[in-house]
Amino acid sequence: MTTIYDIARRAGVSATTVSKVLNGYPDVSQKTREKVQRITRELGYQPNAAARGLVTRRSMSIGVFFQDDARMGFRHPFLHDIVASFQDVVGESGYDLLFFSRTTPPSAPQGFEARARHRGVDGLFLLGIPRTSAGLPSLVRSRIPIVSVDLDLFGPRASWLSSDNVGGAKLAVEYLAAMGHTKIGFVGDRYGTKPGQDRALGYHMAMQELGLTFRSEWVAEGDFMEESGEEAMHRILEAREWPTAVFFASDMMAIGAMKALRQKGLEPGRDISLVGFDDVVIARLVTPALTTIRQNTRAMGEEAARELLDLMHNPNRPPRVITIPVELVSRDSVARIGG
Amino acid sequence: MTTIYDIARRAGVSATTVSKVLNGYPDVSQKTREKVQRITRELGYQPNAAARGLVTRRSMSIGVFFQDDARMGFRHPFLHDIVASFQDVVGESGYDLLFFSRTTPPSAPQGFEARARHRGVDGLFLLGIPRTSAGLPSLVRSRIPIVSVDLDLFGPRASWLSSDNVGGAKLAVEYLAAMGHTKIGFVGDRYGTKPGQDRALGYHMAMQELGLTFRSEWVAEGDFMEESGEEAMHRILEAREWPTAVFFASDMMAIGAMKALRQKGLEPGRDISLVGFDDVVIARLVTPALTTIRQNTRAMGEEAARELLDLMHNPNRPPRVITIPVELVSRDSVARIGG
DNA sequence: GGCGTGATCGAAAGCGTTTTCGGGACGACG
DNA sequence: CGTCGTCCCGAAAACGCTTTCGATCACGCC
Repeated sequence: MTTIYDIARRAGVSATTVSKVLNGYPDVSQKTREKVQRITRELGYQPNAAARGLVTRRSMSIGVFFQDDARMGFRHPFLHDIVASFQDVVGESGYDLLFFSRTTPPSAPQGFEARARHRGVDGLFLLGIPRTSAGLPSLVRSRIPIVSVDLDLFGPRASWLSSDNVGGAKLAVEYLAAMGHTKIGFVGDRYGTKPGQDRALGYHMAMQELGLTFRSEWVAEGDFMEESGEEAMHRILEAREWPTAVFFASDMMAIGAMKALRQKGLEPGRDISLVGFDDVVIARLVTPALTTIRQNTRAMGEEAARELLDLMHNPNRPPRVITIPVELVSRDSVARIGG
Repeated sequence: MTTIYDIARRAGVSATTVSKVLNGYPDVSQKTREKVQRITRELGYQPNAAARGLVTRRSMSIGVFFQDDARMGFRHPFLHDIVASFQDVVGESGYDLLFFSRTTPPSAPQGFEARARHRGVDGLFLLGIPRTSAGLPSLVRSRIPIVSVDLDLFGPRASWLSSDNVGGAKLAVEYLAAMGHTKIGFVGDRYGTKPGQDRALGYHMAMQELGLTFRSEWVAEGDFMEESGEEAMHRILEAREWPTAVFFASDMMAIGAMKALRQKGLEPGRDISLVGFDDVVIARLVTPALTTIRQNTRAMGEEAARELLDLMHNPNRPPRVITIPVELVSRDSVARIGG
């Protein structure tokens, strides 16, 4: 491994001077600067991040806790998109991403905070982490800059971000109403995730504002995944009177519901209309193509990145909560009825 | 930040002794060992990975170059699955994953090797990297342990791994033949990726072995993505005589082809049979559900991990090339014809 | 009592950087 | 000719840890 000393020797200067050149300090003459740069290139020198981090106390890396449980299932193509655009932004500032493994040897540090401190990451990005995770309280107390998605974290250095779930749900219901539907069901989540709660809230708000009658038989809960959507749909179909449309808190549940409908001899998008949430890739490929509320994953990742960079570079910056707009994408799973 | 010296002071021993306790050296008495451990816990001490790495010359992290171009498109849910199981295995040995950002500031080190050395990763995992990438040759020369997927890398410390693409393609063709098809087309890739070439090879081998006549009008090329499958199908339909079945080198191209067929008033899975490759999540959700060759992403990730760990821990271990078995999953997109 | 032995501990060097601070050289200025 | 300011440069300390190697001590044995 070639070090700063190798360069110093070859250039006939001290290691200090080499370091100064490498870090762009002004107090080096043009001549020696060029000489050092030349030799650095010739030797193919690479600074040692560990050594540098040791003294600067910054690792130029951002820790990522990414939980893509079976339970979160199909949400993760999603989370991956978010991470990708997040990384593109922080990458431009020289950061790489350290993904903490879910599995660890027993001897290793455990818990969010311990692991983050162990690796000396400069900030943390959290995705798919359940609100109930142990270690979250001590994490926010740690004063490590954090941005989380879909997790309402409150701390002096913790911002969080999510789609406009309330607004998106309202959008869905309003759209259904505009298409002539008045009997509108809802399938939410049973785990009380923040997005799930907000989508339920939006549904109820819109129903009320539109003066539509709410019937508890038309409401069921799932876990965001396909099978649970299927079950939920079956349950709703047990009601004596059926809704003409159902809004699902995730695309995958809506897709599962299609299966349930067909089992009963009903045609989704004609006999019963469906609206999903997320706009996963599959949404436009199923039959009928699913009308849904699109989350802007790119904007989410980029905003998250900018927020975290800001938090990291600016010690007294107070945290924020950021909401990303959603949009309705209209496809074939909603029928116009009545008028 | 609490250091080893803080512990030493509190315990009335030297830092050396603390370090020994923390690293399980035998030459510490039971009594002081317990005392040090107690204080370590009380202080919530976390070893500093950078400092440790500096002296041990190991970072306990594995670098990942993950390229999920637009071009690779839908392959990436895939690659993500592979990475996830990879991480589960290496995590158990205490490794975390360092994802190199695609974007970098101009001042930062550039290229695979430079960046890997800069971060001091103990090994490298490569996914989705094109064979033609600059910097690959110098990377393999660097003697950093590497495992890559679907990229035929040859070097003293570079193993690579992929699905049994030749075998899988043969499987597909043989299955179609068993279903009575004799006129079988193929859509490969135009970029000469290793898996694309191998699937083409398997197709041709099987056709020959089965004595089926090969017609160049029945063969087209795409880029693994949906649109290109659609175009390729259209091109094949320009032939005077049509094939009764087409094997696609990716699921997404097969799904695109379904669209093309319907545009011509043909029903996929009845008028023309389709077989894909990959078994992406969507495959079973489209109509008709797609018959395909499933890649075992879990096995791929786990095998890759074991291989890399072995390479890292064992300096003279020669590299290997690993092939992961695939299986045919039969759904609704292939019709039985004839007999 | 001398000596070897095994158990336990610590001093010190070293890993590759950054950063502070002081010093030398040199020109300008009174 | 003394003094002061600028411009360059390097010595040294520090970051937090590991690891070698020698020192010390108690003990048992001849």
